[in-house]
Amino acid sequence: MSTADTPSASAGRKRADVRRNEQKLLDAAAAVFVRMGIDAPVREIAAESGLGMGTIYRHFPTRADLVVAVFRHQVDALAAAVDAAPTAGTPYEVLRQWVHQFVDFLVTKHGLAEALHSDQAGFESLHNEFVERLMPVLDQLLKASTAAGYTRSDVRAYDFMLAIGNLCIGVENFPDYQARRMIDLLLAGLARTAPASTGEEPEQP
Amino acid sequence: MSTADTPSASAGRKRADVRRNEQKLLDAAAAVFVRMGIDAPVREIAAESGLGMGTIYRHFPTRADLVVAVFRHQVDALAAAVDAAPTAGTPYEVLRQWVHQFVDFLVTKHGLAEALHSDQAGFESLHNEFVERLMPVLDQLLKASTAAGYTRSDVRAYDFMLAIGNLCIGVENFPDYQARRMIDLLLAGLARTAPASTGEEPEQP
Amino acid sequence: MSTADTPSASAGRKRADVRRNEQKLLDAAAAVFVRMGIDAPVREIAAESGLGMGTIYRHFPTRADLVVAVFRHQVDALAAAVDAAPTAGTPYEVLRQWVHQFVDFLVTKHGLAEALHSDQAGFESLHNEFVERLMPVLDQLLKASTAAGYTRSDVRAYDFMLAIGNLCIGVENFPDYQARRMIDLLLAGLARTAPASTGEEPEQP
Amino acid sequence: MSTADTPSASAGRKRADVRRNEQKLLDAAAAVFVRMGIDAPVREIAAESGLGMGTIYRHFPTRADLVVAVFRHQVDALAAAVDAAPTAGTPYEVLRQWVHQFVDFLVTKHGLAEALHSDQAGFESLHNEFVERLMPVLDQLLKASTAAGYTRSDVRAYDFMLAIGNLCIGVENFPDYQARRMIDLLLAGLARTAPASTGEEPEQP
DNA sequence: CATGAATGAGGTTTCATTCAT
DNA sequence: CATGAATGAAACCTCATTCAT
Repeated sequence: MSTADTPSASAGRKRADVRRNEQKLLDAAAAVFVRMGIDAPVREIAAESGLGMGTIYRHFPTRADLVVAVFRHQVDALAAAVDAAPTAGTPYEVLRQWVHQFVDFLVTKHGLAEALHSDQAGFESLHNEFVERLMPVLDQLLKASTAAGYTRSDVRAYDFMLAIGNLCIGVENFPDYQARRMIDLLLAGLARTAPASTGEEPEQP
Repeated sequence: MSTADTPSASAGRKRADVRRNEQKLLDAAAAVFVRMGIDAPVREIAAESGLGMGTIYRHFPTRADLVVAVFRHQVDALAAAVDAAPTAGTPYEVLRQWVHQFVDFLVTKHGLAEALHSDQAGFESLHNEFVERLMPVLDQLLKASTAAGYTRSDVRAYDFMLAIGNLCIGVENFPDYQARRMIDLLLAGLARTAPASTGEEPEQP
Repeated sequence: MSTADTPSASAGRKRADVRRNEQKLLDAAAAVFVRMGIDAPVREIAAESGLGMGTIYRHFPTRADLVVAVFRHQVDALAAAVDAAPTAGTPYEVLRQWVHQFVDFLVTKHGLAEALHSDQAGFESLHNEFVERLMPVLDQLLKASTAAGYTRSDVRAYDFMLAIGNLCIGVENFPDYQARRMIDLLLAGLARTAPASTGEEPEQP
Repeated sequence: MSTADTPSASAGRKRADVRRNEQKLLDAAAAVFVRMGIDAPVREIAAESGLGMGTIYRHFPTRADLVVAVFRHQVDALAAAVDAAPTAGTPYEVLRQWVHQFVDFLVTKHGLAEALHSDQAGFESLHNEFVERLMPVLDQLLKASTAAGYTRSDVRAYDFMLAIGNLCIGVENFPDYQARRMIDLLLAGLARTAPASTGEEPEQP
């Protein structure tokens, strides 16, 4: 109160505070989304963050803004992961590993997979966010694997990405559902039947 | 259909109305669920059906009751379909066909796939309904195909069924998502890689 | 079904049925009023009586009609009780005894005392019923006791009757409340202090 | 009032509004309870107070909370009244006066006496509130009067308090009912019959 | 800028009452 | 006459959102 009141300093200080608040909000929202789903009461997030509700609305005018922000944060990490990963094994193996990282991510942050498909107004942006950030990564992995003859060439990264996300839905609600196995089934379906010999008869029109 | 309609049931006149109303409700609810999801306001369903709200509560005290009823209706049809189908082709082909019927069903009645995974209180019954009615059918198809050497033996009908349901999620909201292809990918993953030559030891019991 | 169908007999039979139904309704209503108060759902009474709701409305178009009927039944019994009682002891003693019978009645049929004071539309008739039937009885007892010099002359039967009723309220809800003692206190206050000697100046204007 | 209103509490401005609103609510609720009983629609109270329904729920989550609050307010005043009163006359006279104040209170805030006996869930607290605050006061008055030889020793403050409350019921609905006289009758019954001569052994400790 | 009290639309549910059977 | 299914008004309560402090 005594030292920080210089007008010149206050601007700088404020900005730092604002940024810290935004981070608090993101963390809190992530936690609450996990607990209560993306429709959690705003007040809950406010309480979790220790901030006021008005502050949430200042930073994220619509709920979609907040959700997108929460997930962008984590999607960024995932997109970056592909580079950080040691290039271990064949391109197909690299693809497998990334897919499982993706699954880890979806499964850990529970409720996220479901959220990707919400038809609630304004959540296209969430979907878009995901697509824009992760599809290129997945596309590149797919292409590399296909080019090396490991995988079919008729699978679009977009479909594949959504499929992975979808297969993760319900993991918490139905503990007996073993999503990993289905992911592996999908990956198996993706692999070339005979390693670069048969010629890959496309069964699909 | 043939035996139950005997006109002799004169005292059943009222009964007939009641039954018709119940049917109206089921139809209306199905329609509204498609439009607005399973969380649609009860009032909406009342309006759609042309009946009063109280009537809904009389027939289906909880929302889950209504949802289950709506879907049971349709699940029954699907369960029956396996018998009606002409036994065309190999067991694997029969499996494929039934799976695609299942997908037709899920995709047509939109919102249904999502509903299967609702964690809302009381929807376990919906999930159970599905599992109890359809899993046996799918299990039988799977076993037949595996026995004939067409498919892997390490895939549980339960996982497979949920996976199929999951892959159908988002079909309407994201028209560019081609669920069918992913279903086919899953089916491809299910098929034995080399027709009874490579061995492909099932690594899971 | 076979014998009773003669048209001549049906009219006579009906009337008997109607009367029996009315009695069923009164009994059922009394029971339900005890259980759930006079605001109990109509359906509850229908269920208790084994009759349909429509039948209730036919016999007692408004709720007040039913309530009045239920209590008239029991009030009649109480009014008659004064004659049936053996004239034991002094007029004051007779008065005491009748008051305690009244209390028995109110306390037994629980909810009744409260009902007497309901301001719900149409319940004046209930109150009136009570006043018209019982006040004359009480008045007569009071006058007899006063004439014999046992009790004060400045107490109106109307007030006294309502007071007794009031003192019985809450007996079930608050089991520690000993209504009888307060009734006795009231009766003590009613008695002439010194047996026809002191004069007991009335403090009231 | 003198110390808490210091203008220095600039941050407390909001606090003042909140407190004022709470007061508005209490006043409005008191008024509505009088008009429509303690089961009055929440919306009615909201309208009366000029505030929103949500505000009521914020301040008083359950209906019982509101009712208790409304009456606590007034009970406090009554409990305090015993000290404020000039010690006029004999202990019995003081008792009489307080009882009549109590009656004034009950009669004025109409509906209150009835409310004390509601068996609705959660209204024990209302009853308790009354008992805890007022019974000690009444007990002290009774004991003083008894010690001075004016009144019987076998009357429990609890019963007496409920009796007074009960006798006030119906004052508005039945304007011909003169509760005051019955209160006086009860007080007369409480007084020792002959001033310390007859003996009248107290049969209860 | 941050706060959180206030708002009130909108969902759910209950029941008195009507009326077709 | 009896029945009880249908109706829908009315009450409850919960949040998303605004805005005075």
